[in-house]
Amino acid sequence: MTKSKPTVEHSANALKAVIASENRRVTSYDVALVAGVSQSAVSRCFKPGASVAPATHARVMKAATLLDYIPNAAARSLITRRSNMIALIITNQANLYYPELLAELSQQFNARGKRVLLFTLEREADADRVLADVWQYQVDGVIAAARLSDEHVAEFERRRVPLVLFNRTLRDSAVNTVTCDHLEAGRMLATRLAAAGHRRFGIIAGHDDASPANERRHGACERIAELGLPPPVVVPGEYDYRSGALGLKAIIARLGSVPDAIICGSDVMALGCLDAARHELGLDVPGQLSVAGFDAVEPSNWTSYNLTTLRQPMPKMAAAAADLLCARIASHDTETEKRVFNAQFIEGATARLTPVAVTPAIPATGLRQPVAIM
Amino acid sequence: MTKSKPTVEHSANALKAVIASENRRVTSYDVALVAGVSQSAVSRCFKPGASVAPATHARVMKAATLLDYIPNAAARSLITRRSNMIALIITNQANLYYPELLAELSQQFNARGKRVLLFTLEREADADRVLADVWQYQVDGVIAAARLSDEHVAEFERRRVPLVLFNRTLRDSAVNTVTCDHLEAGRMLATRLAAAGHRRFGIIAGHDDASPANERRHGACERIAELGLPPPVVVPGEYDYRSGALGLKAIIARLGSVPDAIICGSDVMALGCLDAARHELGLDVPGQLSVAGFDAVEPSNWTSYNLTTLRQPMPKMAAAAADLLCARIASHDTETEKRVFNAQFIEGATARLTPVAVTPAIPATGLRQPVAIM
DNA sequence: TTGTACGCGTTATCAT
DNA sequence: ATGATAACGCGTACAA
Repeated sequence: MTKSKPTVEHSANALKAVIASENRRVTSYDVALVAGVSQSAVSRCFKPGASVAPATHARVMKAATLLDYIPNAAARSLITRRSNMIALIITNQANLYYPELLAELSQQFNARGKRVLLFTLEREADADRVLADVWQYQVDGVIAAARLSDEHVAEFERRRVPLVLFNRTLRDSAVNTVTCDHLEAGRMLATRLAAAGHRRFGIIAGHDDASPANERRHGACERIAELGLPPPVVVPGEYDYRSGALGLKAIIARLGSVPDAIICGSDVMALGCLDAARHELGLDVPGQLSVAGFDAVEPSNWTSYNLTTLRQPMPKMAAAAADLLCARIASHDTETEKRVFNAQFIEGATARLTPVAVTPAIPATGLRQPVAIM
Repeated sequence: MTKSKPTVEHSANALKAVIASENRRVTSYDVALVAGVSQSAVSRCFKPGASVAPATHARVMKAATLLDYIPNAAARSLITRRSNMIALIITNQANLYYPELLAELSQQFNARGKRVLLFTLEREADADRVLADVWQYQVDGVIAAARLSDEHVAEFERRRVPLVLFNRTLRDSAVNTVTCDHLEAGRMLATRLAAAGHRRFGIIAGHDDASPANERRHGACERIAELGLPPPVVVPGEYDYRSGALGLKAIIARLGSVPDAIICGSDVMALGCLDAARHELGLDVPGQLSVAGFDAVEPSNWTSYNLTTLRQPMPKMAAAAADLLCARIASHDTETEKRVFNAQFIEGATARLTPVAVTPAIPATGLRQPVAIM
């Protein structure tokens, strides 16, 4: 007998056919029809913590499953004024050199029930273009790992969209930021290198004034000046591998000789500098020249390099950024907060970190282990 | 006199104050009020190609600017059934090792007027969890650079959401894919190495059967067998740097000696293998051992490595994926298409690619330039 | 606990 | 070219 009594399954299938023929979506109203309840009851079943009888809940869920019903986030956000989306604005630079940043942020937000709408900037100047899109999509908040102007920040305030800057600061603006203390990191590196007896420094910096690479440079220069050492030779870089080799040669040309140490604004430049020093110029690193970077990107830890560098606590910073943004979204207040993390020194083996022994008995090179002087 | 005649600016500011006090958003209705037109007129002004008188358009736009009005994408998508968002599902693996993929795809979609909703998978098994979110957000289509099951693909069909798999294939399923011919790439590499006289091969593969790394392995094994060479020693890898060193040692242990060449399923493993061979085992590469990888990641091109590898045409593949998905979205049809690209061989310097000369006059090592043998 | 009725902000249709 | 009106699919007072 195929003519059995009409079950929920039958009516659901019949309705599905109708819906398909009408070329429309399955709605909560359809589910209500199949479950024999009102549309609002269906709505409540999908709202965590709503009061609904267990039996009703079961019937509704069964109908929803049969119909492949999923609530429509667009309709929901229209009424709740919450899209549960955040925008992540990131430069291609940042994405290429810190791929784990994106992964961490994405994980952190997903864990907090927020989806990530991604905007990548080919150049920092593209911010205008993407911001217009950001407003359209009614995101609950924005993480910007890109340079924004004061005007941009002002627009966030006008539109009351919470903003957290990641590894970017803006002077004279009250804005949420999560950063690593790049200035201090630069100082720390200069201190360590100076303590080991380096006197003539070269620095390969960035070209963008507000970038971490340039804050590190400022820190290093500041400290070098404090210590009464000769001012370092500073050349700009583009953050890429090639800039390391070009920077090294430019520094040597300007100085007329090989400096004691080269501080690079990023690891990738440091690795380029290192390879050029060793394989193009035949220099012994760290015997004749110390090279240090920043970021502790993955290749810096590889056997061929083992770079002296400083690591940013990316996972913690990503978590902090997510926390901060979600807190601002939840509280609706306009308070701002700055969370600053410290970089961790990675010794590596491309910078000499102990003073060269002055007794002629010990050769200047081949200094494999720390020499106890005393 | 501060009591001047009421201008558009005045009424706009007054309305803005009201809106702020009511804590609601600026709507097209507000703009209509200020501009002295109907709400529909405002809507038309924001729709490209709609018929609206120039004067009206100007008045509306002025009012919109004064009020900081931006159309609400959620409300629009509700009625148009187009969210103009696509979901990008990507494993952390893929993101970490091919950061340019994300950047390329993001650029490509933004250029086509689509926003990218990002979902990263810690493990491939997390697909279930994120798909539920994907349906909620009514994305127009999905790019998946992750492993999906047949059931997952079936759900895309049921929900009529266009899907494009990126560098993943699914047997027995009609699904849009954009891939690189990894099998052929594996074969090509084996051919080149065999032509140079390599006989004993080791392969560091992947652990996931459907991954590019394993397709490459299949291709290489297939070709090695065709050439009548001894079957290669195959060990699994985790795609990371460490797997390269571990794989190398495992292969040597299994073989009882150093093979002629090691083919790695990915560059990062190849670089790990290379460093271990040179710095841990003191082997001459490519003198005693050839090492080759796949992908041409950035570090593989650095001076310290100069890895023999194969490059996927990522920008073209990303553009193809975007094209394919947008075409499926626009046409509404359920046709499927597979677009396959070819990898490009990068000679590098970690694999010997010419036969070793047999005449004793020419030393086996120090073979700097191709030797003309005739 | 459940149902009714309304509104979120837009686009689409239709008449003018 | 323009305006009135009806959806789109949902959450939420409020009443029952």
